[in-house]
Amino acid sequence: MHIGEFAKRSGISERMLRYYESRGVLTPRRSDAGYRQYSEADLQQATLVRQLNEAGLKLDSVALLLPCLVDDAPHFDPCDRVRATLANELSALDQKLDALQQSRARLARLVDQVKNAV
Amino acid sequence: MHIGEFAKRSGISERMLRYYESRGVLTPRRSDAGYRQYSEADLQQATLVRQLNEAGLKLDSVALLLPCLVDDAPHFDPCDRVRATLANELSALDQKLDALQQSRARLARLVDQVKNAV
DNA sequence: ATTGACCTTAACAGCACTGTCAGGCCGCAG
DNA sequence: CTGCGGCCTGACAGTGCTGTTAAGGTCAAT
Repeated sequence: MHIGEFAKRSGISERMLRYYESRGVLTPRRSDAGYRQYSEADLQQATLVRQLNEAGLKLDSVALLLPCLVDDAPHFDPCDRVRATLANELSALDQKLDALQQSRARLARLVDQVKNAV
Repeated sequence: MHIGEFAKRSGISERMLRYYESRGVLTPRRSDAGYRQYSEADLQQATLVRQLNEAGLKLDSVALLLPCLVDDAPHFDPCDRVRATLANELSALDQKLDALQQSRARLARLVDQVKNAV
């Protein structure tokens, strides 16, 4: 499918799809005329990319991890190469998770206070 | 204390402290000469701001919430005013938390695979 | 062949954040 | 009073992401 339909189905703007491609995290085939041709597999990958990105991973990191995540039987050559990166991302993720949970708790408590005060 | 010492003690760069001030999330007193004079209370507040910000809240949102978080006995007038904002931030936070946890699990699983493959 | 919807790239623009640097003021030590 | 270190503001830079717009090619249908 072309980018317009794909954007609707994935919920990702055309702008961001092109950006994803420029960052090497989603590279659809091209028609003879140069039109991007997205597949069903691209749909899953796009969603995965979006989720990882929204979770705080930069697209560069996503690009590194992607080869390890797409295959059902992962090949570890590239994974091994980026293991350090991976570990860093993971601990950064944990840290962010902690901060996020603390903030969440704080805000939730605040919401409760507001509600009870009414 | 002046900004240099405060930066060291808080672990926040002078640049970011000035930025915080420009965004209205940390407003130290000024000496006659215009020097920023940070207090111990500012230290707590700066840490709070940093935590909330690192957790994904924009400084605008932090600025809105701050009046509700600083006092021991919160006054609800401003809180009431920003309750909708608060709720939105909270659900956004939950969403982010979910994404983050999913990513974390995915990455952790990946790390395990890599480790076991060696 | 023309039209209109859809696609292409390239560029400008903006936000949020962060570093750095320049030009200048302040304040204390010598 | 001179110097030096610290502070001030303002501006430029750069990254990551995102929207918008301009100029132009493609395609299906009329």
